[in-house]
Amino acid sequence: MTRDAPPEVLSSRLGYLLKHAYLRLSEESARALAPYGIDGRELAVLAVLDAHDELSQLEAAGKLGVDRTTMVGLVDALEGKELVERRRSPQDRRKNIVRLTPAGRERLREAEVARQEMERRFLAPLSGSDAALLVRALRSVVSSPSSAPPPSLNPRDQ
Amino acid sequence: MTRDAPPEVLSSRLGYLLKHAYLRLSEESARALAPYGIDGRELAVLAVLDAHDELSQLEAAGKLGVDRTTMVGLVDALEGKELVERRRSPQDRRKNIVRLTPAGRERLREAEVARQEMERRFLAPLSGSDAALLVRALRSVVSSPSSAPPPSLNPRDQ
DNA sequence: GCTGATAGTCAGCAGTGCTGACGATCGATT
DNA sequence: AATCGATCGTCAGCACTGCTGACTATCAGC
Repeated sequence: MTRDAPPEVLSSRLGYLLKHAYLRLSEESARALAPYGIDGRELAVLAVLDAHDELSQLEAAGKLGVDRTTMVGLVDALEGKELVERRRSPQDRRKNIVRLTPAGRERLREAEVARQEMERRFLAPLSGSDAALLVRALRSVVSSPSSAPPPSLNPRDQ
Repeated sequence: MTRDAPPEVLSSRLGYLLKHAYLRLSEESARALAPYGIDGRELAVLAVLDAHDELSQLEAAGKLGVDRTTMVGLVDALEGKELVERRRSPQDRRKNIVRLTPAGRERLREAEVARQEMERRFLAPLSGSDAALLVRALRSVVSSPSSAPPPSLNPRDQ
């Protein structure tokens, strides 16, 4: 793609900036993680599984913000690489508990180092305090309530 | 989708934050622009065409950061809505000059107001100075040179 | 008049994310 | 215990994007 510098009309539009920042980061991420045989989404799955014990597929999907049908493929791929394993929950046999294998834990550890290094490079054009503020600002807009589906005032919906 | 609050392990990962910030903004954008019959990408096309005279499809695609094959469909859609028109360049008959129609200019004006209002709401959780810094920080990482394709030092490649 | 490069178009493919359906299982009710 | 509605995982199929590769028309240089 012929990638011009962002023209003035677009460089202050949030849509353009967020999209292209995300695309840029995705490329860097793919490059940084390639040696470990996983991509950024898979690494996030490993991280979530490592941080919580006994997560079912659906619970993990909820934390990751992906659809449960998407989670199937994600776990399939990681299981194929023997980084996680499925195990039916004895308490509720509808659930697949997904656990890191020892290899998965090790891979997570290595890849996390690479990811942090990649993010450091990505944020290099910013001062340390600006970088920290960027992260805080993003966290803030991401977790603030959406104006989206006309909010129901019916308490039963919560 | 069951959208949990971002779990701690993910809320400091740039990939997660940029992706979800972008998704959130996309939803808001679609909602805000729906009354005008266009989406965010189409609005960006109109804005770029308005800011530069006599752009060919390829030139506009370059400014937008989209592929030329994608640009075909984008212009098709806008032409179908009679917001832009194609016209062969007399100077170079390979080129399609894309111009705003008067209706396109008017639609752009209206939709821009809606977009700005939407962005204002989106950034509401941030203070004014934090919002401005977020935009500047994003612009900075987006336009900083990528580590990507092993940079050729051969001047002929430029 | 050739030749190589460029602009627009189209068909086809890959990645992603969704919907809708299904079987298995659960919890509650009767 | 038989039944009913809901939940979890799975899969097929669709839509949307964005790309590659091929093709035509056109250009610029020789």
